[in-house]
Amino acid sequence: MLDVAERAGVSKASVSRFIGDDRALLSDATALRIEQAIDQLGYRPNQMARGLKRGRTRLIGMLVADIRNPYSIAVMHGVETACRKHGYSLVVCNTDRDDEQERQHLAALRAYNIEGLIVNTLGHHLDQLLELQQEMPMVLVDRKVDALHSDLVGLDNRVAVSMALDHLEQKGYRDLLLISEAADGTSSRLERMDSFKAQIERRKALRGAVLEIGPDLHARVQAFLDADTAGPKALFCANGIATLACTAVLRELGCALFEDIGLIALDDLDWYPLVGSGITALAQPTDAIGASAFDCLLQRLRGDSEPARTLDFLPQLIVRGSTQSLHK
Amino acid sequence: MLDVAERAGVSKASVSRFIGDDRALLSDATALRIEQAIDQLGYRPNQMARGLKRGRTRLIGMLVADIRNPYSIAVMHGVETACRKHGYSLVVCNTDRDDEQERQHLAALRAYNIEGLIVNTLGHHLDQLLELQQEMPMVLVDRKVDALHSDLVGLDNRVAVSMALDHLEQKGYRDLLLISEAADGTSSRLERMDSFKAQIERRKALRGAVLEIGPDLHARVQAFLDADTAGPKALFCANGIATLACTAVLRELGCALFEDIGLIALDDLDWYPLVGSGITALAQPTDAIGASAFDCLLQRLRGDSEPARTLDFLPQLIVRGSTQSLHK
DNA sequence: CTGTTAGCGCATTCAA
DNA sequence: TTGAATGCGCTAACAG
Repeated sequence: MLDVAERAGVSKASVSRFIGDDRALLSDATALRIEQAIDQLGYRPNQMARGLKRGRTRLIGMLVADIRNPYSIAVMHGVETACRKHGYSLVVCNTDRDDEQERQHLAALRAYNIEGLIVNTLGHHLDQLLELQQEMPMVLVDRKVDALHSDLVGLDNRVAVSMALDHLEQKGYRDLLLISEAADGTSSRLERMDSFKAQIERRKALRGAVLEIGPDLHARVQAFLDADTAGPKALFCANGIATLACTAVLRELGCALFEDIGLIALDDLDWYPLVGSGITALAQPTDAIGASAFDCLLQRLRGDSEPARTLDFLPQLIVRGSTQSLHK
Repeated sequence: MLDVAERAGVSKASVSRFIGDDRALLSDATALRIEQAIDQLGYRPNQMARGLKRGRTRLIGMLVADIRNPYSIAVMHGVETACRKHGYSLVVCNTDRDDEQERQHLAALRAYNIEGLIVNTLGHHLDQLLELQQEMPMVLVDRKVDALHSDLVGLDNRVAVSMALDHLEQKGYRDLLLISEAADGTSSRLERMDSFKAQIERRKALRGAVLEIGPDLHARVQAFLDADTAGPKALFCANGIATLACTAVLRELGCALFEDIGLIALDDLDWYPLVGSGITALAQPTDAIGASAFDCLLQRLRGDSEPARTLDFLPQLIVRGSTQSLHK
């Protein structure tokens, strides 16, 4: 910086003003000289030092529960795009579903003076999160954390379940099994399970049960298939992991995919068209969700202090073969 | 920090020593008092300030060409795990295969004073990369950049191709088609294509051609299937994207997966067992590759200045139905 | 073993 | 409109 100042024949302060948004305070002549000096020297301001001084690091943190879940990646991609567009950089921390790692990462993010935090984990370590919430805006993605009164952006799970049931019912399926990952407190999983149960209650044409993935998945699905019931059967997989596990089990059980049984999945993965006759899916608008999460943060950073908002997005139904077998 | 020092009745310097690795220089008594003060005040050292002073930010950067490629994610996971183990944090930058974004990200990474860089892109913007290479250690993953004389960690593509051809030949396939993404300069793609051509030359039992993915993929694959040849046909997909595209095309063409044609894939994705009779794959040890990339960086950071190394890992063959149809 | 001093690179008063 | 001085939170000499 000193080099630039000397070469431009000005003081460090002027260079600083040029770098920042105070360019209005500079005469055109000096601004030009500074610009040239910067170009010639290839000078880049040190963000660490800027952050240290101003408290603005232009860094956003994102805490992700499982980076190998395609949903997380997709959302992260949306967030990252939005960040770059506004001059922010994103620090992603993957907890691998491990509480201790969540703790470590939270500490690290604070140490690096991030300006805002996007959270997509279970939010154990409430104490740390609450402290962080005092210091910076925070937005929850997909998973609500009750004690955290932050903005929340995710899927309208009630509507999603409703769309799935409408579709299955219309296609002639009558006996349903919702497959979810273990209800470990993840709000979106709970909402999907609860909505499912509630709506099954109200829809007289349908029967339904809920099953969590576990070592007995194979046996339980087999039992479902063997059970004698009045109507055609279908699985409703609550996310990508569940879909992968169920499809594997169905293959092991020797099912013809998908003539013996219907299947609808929440989230749409790129390989769904390739399995059996293709897997019908409810796609989440992950890019929009990610971008929206960043926007929330940005508004808060700009001083918005409205009460916490909840942004619920709607899924899009993509019909493939796995819900068409009864119409052949 | 001053608060901590006062509460412990010592100077900031002692607190600093406690924070750093100089704990040996402190008496047990003061160390204890400092520790207590830190606990009571919930003090966290500011990494920005530490970085500013020491030049050690404990930050590693990673430039990824395509975050939606499962291979990249898997390697990134390995890197991140290794980072955390050694107290480093990882800043991931996704270029989305876009050169302009590569430029921006490179500038940002430098501004944040990262200590080392892991590169998994095409490495256009050589000038920037060369400058960065002067300032910090760098390691290339999967893709070589000729002008960059850095450590390189990736797959032994020659051996991988050889393993694939051995397997296909042994299973009775004779007419092969290698499908790759466009040869845009990505070294691993080129190596796979070149090895394939070279080895096909030498293996008299086999015939083979190379095809790059493009709008005409459908037609070209159809032509391959229709062509009259002496022996059973198989596709060799050079990565996950190619596998996805090819499988989709085969379905459109009405092939029975995989009785009409064999298939072997480089990289192993979680859905491969579910498609048709299952896709035979050569799995890359992505965790090891990621961890190894970080280790290279760490050694360089610790002063190792040996000439650049190349670490070639070996894939693991996972046999599924897509190469078994001839043995039914 | 511990405290004092002097910056790291920059943004912001306050004068000029 | 610009420059000089001060300090962000911390580490590294150097004394003691």
